[in-house]
Amino acid sequence: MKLATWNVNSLKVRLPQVLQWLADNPVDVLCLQETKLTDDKFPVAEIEAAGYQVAFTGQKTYNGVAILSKHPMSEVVKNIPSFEDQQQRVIAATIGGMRIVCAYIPNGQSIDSDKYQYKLQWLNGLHDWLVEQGKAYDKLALLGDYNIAPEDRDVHDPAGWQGQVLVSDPERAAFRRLLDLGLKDAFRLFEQPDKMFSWWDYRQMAFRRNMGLRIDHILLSPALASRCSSCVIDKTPRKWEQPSDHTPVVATLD
DNA sequence: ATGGCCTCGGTTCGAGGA
Repeated sequence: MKLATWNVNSLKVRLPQVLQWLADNPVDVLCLQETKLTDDKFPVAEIEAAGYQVAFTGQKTYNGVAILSKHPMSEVVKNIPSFEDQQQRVIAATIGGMRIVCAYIPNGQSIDSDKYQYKLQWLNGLHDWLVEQGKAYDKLALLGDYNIAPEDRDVHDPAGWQGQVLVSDPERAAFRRLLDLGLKDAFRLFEQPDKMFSWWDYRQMAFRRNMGLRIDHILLSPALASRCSSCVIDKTPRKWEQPSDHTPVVATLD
């Protein structure tokens, strides 16, 4: 069983790459963020033709999330039920007994921004909801773009980024609160090479210089973490023409 | 040099992303 997450930065632009990546990597579940499509524009037929069922919730221009699955999905929930939010950032589904939560956590823009306060409130709402989800579902996976680099080793230049949005202490504390629920960062269950990132700025030839951050994560409840045999970042699509600035993360469960 | 690039909406520039 393979679970993956990928912020595609516009599914309209990236649909051919998503289909190509799935052809090369036929994962069981793929969570997408930043689809940037209203639901009437979602490419259901193309995804179903590739052998995937799909659940999605989107809006114009910004945000938007989807779960693609080779297996039947049930109990689909859009947004965090207990957190009022106009932005389409969460979709959840039950697949093969696993509760899959796909999240596009707010960016925050800068620490003096209203968007930063929204990000922290949003993370609090997510936490409180996951407490309940964890009670209801033993096998819980939270996949997505967290917009948080959990530790300095997840940052290409920790000194240069210190205190900024994506690495600030309150954001990292919010991430640790998710771990305190018992969730495990799948990537860190294993020995990994240094300087492994999931996002690189489009500017400054950042990808070529590996000036990136690890901000896309797969968190697993203990019942799933114990079955996890690998977690890898697949840099391949970041090398393609007209790439997303993020690249997929894939966890394998035995 | 406090930008650089990409996407979108909607018009040729501004907002947002990270």
